[in-house]
Amino acid sequence: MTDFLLDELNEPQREAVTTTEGPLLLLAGAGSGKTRALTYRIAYLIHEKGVKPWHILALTFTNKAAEEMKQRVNDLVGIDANAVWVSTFHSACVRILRRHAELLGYTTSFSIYDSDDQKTLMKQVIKKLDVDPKIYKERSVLAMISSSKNELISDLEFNQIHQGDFRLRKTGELYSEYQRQLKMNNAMDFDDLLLNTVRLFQIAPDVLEDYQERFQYILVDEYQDTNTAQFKIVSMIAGKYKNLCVVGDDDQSIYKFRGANIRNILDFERVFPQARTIKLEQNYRSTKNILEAANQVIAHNMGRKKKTLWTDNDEGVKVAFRQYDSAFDEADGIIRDIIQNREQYSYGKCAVLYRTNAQSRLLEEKCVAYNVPYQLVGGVNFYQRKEIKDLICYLKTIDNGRDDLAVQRIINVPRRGIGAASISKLMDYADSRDIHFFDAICEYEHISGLGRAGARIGEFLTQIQALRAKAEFLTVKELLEQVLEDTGYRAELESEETVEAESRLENIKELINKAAGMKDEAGDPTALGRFLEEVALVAEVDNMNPDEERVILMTLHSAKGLEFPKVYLSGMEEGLFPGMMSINSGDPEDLEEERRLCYVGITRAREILVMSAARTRMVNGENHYSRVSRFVEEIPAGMLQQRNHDAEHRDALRMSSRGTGYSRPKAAVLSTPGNISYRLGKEFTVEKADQLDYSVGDRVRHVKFGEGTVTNIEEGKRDHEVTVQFDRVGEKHLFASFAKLAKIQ
DNA sequence: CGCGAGGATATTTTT
DNA sequence: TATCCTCGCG
Repeated sequence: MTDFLLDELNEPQREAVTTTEGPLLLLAGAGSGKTRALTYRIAYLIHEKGVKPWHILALTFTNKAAEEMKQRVNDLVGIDANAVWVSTFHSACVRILRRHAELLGYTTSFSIYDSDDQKTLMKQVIKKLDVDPKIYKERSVLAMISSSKNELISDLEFNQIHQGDFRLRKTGELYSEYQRQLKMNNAMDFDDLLLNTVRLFQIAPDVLEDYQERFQYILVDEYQDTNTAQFKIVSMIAGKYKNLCVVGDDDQSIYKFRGANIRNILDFERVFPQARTIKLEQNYRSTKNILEAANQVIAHNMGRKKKTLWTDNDEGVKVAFRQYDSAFDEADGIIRDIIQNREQYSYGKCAVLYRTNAQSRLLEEKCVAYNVPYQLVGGVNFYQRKEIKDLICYLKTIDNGRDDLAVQRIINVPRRGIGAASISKLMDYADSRDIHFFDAICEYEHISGLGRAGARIGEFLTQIQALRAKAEFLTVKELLEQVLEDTGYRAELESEETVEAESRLENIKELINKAAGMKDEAGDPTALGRFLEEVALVAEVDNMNPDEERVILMTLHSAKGLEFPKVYLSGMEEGLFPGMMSINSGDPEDLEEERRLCYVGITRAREILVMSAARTRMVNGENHYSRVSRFVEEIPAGMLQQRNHDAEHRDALRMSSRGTGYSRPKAAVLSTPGNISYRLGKEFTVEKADQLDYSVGDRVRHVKFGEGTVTNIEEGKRDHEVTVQFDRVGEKHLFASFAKLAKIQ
């Protein structure tokens, strides 16, 4: 078994797998098979070294990475693998903290505040301390607190360090008050999870020792993204056995803005003098052309670990660069290019990457216009969506009333006539007595000046109590549905009848599905807590299904760790990428980080890489002219296949936007119903189709609504009216030419 | 209390 | 250009 495993590895990978004892730094370039090395290492530890699975801890950054690793370890090792702790830093910390929360003055059921909660709380703190919100914006104060926590600087230390500076002293006060409030709410923010774990280990050496014994072998993925706190946690646990293997690529460190400390990787050998370093330099992913372009760009950074990526793969085709007149043309060009080449590179093989989320809009519009199935990754987090948070806060409130923010959030959602004035009366009352907001609600009859709202508060209280009673014999899913009914939340959305409300209901359905996935007995008292826990730490639902044939649109940041046969890097413009901020900051490090981001982008591509830029682009409302990104110019011109998309294309577009409409390139005529003729721009004309290529009973797909079954087709004057029962959104009436339904199978 | 008008404000992102 | 937030009015 083991020999068989090792045969699948190249020399340095094998070394990385078999060097099990002592600290090991694995410098793994993009596409060099680092996840493979990590998972094989775990398998090797268990099978060859006889290490018990529960003595192994593997830490990753994202849930997705953790999931993937778990999966791959499972495939490799078998059932034993479940005993291996494979988790994100944050969830590992939660697990540890729950067990020992009392030592830090928290109860075991402490709640976790996400960035929205943090903002809300900070707003309250700023108000309470009566500082000028113009000068102390919650966003920047929180950023400062966060980076302090990441550097393991507590509010006390912060105050000590910044005695001299008035403004920072004030910030320190905000920090302290913020922490006080968190503690009162029995809550930790994301950074606290790390910070408190370190504190726990410091104040309870016996606890630390338990974990040192427990985790004799530690692996850390994406090590270049760890911050100081994370490094501390790892080195504390590894302090005894020192069997610590970290895998990273300094060239792919792109999270400095969020506390990642690149020194963690550059200084690893200093902190662990006995450390061995192994480099994985063979790239299995990209063509020679793509890899060479990446190498050229990243070579412009100073202070890297020496490392040269090479590959045995084919030359491939040259990296393309295209400059368009406007961002509009760029998006159009990219999507049309995808359509034209879809024979060779189907939709699912293409990804369009960009620097800022704002850039996705144009691309999205083009996809819709050309009926190209697409998947937008990122944007607003599922669990950060309003409707989801509302429901979660209901569940939190039902679970226990100890989370003030949660209660405050939902007390007037849906509208119950409890306004800001009443809420702040309740808050004052709670404050003055040092009790929880929810307790204040319970005593609403004793609070003067509530007026009409008093009765409403009473109704709210009754409702929550009724739900609590029901919770005792319901599953989480049933409880959720009960909440939707009893509070009128669903009714309110349904009565809205807007597209937006529609998609909210859809999101809610997804949450219910998630709850249904919990295997809980009706009334299981721990189930609700477990559900909330899961939800607090799981960010994006992993909805990027690689089997589906959709063009992926996402930011460069979220592309890390992924690969695609064909990649478009859009918006290669000075001021956008690299961004204005990094150009003007004066810190050359910032520009280097942007360059690393570019490197990450380039190395996502397996076979085809197309970079593009626009001469003009709308930025913050005004037209902006920009030069081609320096990153493009850092690739020698001879290595690029350049094309200017001015004259010919522009003329073609101009002509087509007059007259009868723009006829799409031949290749772009898809299985769309009818002969749709477009004009560019938002409006387009449609012609009624003679015949539809689907009929009643057929399964069809819609870009926005997903899959469904045709239940009726009616002959209209100008168009066919199609009724479709969609799986996710229910029944819809659509005009055939607009809906652009595609038959499945 | 709710709504609409007008002003300020614009990275990147995970947990 | 959009979106978010605040403020003032009904």
